[in-house]
Amino acid sequence: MTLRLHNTLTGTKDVFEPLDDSHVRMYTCGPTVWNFAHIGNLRAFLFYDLLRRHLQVAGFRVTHVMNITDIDDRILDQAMHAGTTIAEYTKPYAEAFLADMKTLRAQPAEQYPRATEHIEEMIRMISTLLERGNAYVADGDVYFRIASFPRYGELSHLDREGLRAGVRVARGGRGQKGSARPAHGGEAPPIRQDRYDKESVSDFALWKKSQPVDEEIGAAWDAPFGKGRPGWHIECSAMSKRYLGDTLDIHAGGVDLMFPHHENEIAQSEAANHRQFSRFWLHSEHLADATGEKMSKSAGGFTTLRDLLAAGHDPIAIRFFLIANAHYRSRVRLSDEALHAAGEQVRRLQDFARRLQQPVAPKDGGRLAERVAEVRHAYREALDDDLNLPQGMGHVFDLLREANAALDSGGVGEAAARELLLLMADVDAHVDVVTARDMALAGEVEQLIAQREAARKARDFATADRIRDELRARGIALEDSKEGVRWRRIAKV
RNA sequence: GGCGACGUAGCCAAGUGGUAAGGCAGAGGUCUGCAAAACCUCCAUCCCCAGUUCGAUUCUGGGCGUCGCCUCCA
Repeated sequence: MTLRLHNTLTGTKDVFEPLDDSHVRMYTCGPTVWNFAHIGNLRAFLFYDLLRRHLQVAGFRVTHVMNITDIDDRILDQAMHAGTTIAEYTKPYAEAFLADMKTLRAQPAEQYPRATEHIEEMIRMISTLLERGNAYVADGDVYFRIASFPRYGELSHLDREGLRAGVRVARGGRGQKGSARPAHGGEAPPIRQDRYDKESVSDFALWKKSQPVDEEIGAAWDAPFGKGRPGWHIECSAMSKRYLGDTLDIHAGGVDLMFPHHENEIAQSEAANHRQFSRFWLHSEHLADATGEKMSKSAGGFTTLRDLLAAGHDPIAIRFFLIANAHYRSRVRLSDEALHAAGEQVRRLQDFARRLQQPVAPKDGGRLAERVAEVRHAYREALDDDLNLPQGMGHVFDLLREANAALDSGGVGEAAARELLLLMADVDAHVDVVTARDMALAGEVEQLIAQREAARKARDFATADRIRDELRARGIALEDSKEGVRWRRIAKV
């Protein structure tokens, strides 16, 4: 089977092979911890999770590095405002990010390097760029000289002439976005402007000269070119080199990072290392809010994982929605209805897996085992085709219906059951929601079920229904079936 | 203004040059003490117009609409 991934660099789905036979080096852009991650951020992070999981399924060993940006203009402004250091200010948000990832069952990356812990590496790279003439100092700041890197713009296919025109042109007819109010953390901080004493307006900062306050909040470092702090882009170039070497197999991020962030990373890294920076570039699409517009941390209201959990959504359903509802390269809109649908799909998967635990029929009826093998193959092919999990799940649910029907009529024997369990394991290797639930049976629940069964046998349905209602009020639903009583957790009414 | 993406049933969504997966919601039914679950049945001609083709939702052109990027952004 051949894995194909959509490579922004070429604009096509390319066959993926790592540089080393079986080892994939992957760098993904992580959060800037100036606030809680919102669901749109988390969509991108779960896309990375899906990617790394499928690379593993495809037989590769994966070294995955995801940065945590703990220095940035917004962080500086917020820390200053709060009268604390950037380290103190970012700590809870960095912790919240890791906690959110755990809640959403993302496999941890091998490394989560923080920008402030890799200043030395950044200084070294900036020094190299200065030596080579790819960077210059202007009034204590250091800028990358885009004119020294002719390939600039190749990733995002932006016209250099257009860029040189410089200023962002007002978009016709669209409303002002900046007026919306953030749902968390008060007003979005004002953005510091780069000073424009650079050779070209599109040159970007590698290093920014300290201002007096920067030292007070722990955001100033000594460097050969003057005391200051790193620009935004250099951290990824420096940290990916430190942990993964000069050439990455995969670099991923949200589409909004394509330009300028990734373009700038390429310029820095390739100018400094004289090697291709990343062989594959993968970009995930945005999550839109209820109005259909991109959810954005600084532009307007946004929804955090905490908000959704507080509203009663199951983290497992949220995970499933974010990775399986739509393909990673298509826009998706957050809605209660879609979240509920995802929850129902998860429930179906879990219920089905549960049924498989029960004793099977003496022998298979029909050609179910064959069908399951077909579906396993189709599922794998969908994932190999640029991680098309939504399509893969379509095949799976199709089969679920057939298999449930076979189960109803006692037509699932050992061979089919074994194959079905393999399929569920295939699926769970990506979605990781099937066996995710808390399987621990409270003894008390079991006892109540036994009492109810006794009452039912005695045809005392009033008592039986009372017990069932009590459990339901506690968030446990009972289902009577031929194989006995099943129970599952549901949302409390 | 430049570059780009998208527009598939009430909602979400996959997809193909040969008459459209899957999920949610809804309707009817089987099963059941009742209920739930499961299963069965029903529910779209793919934004509009023109063209290419034996045949287009899928290709080309135009239009309308929505959205993204153009140095805060996953």
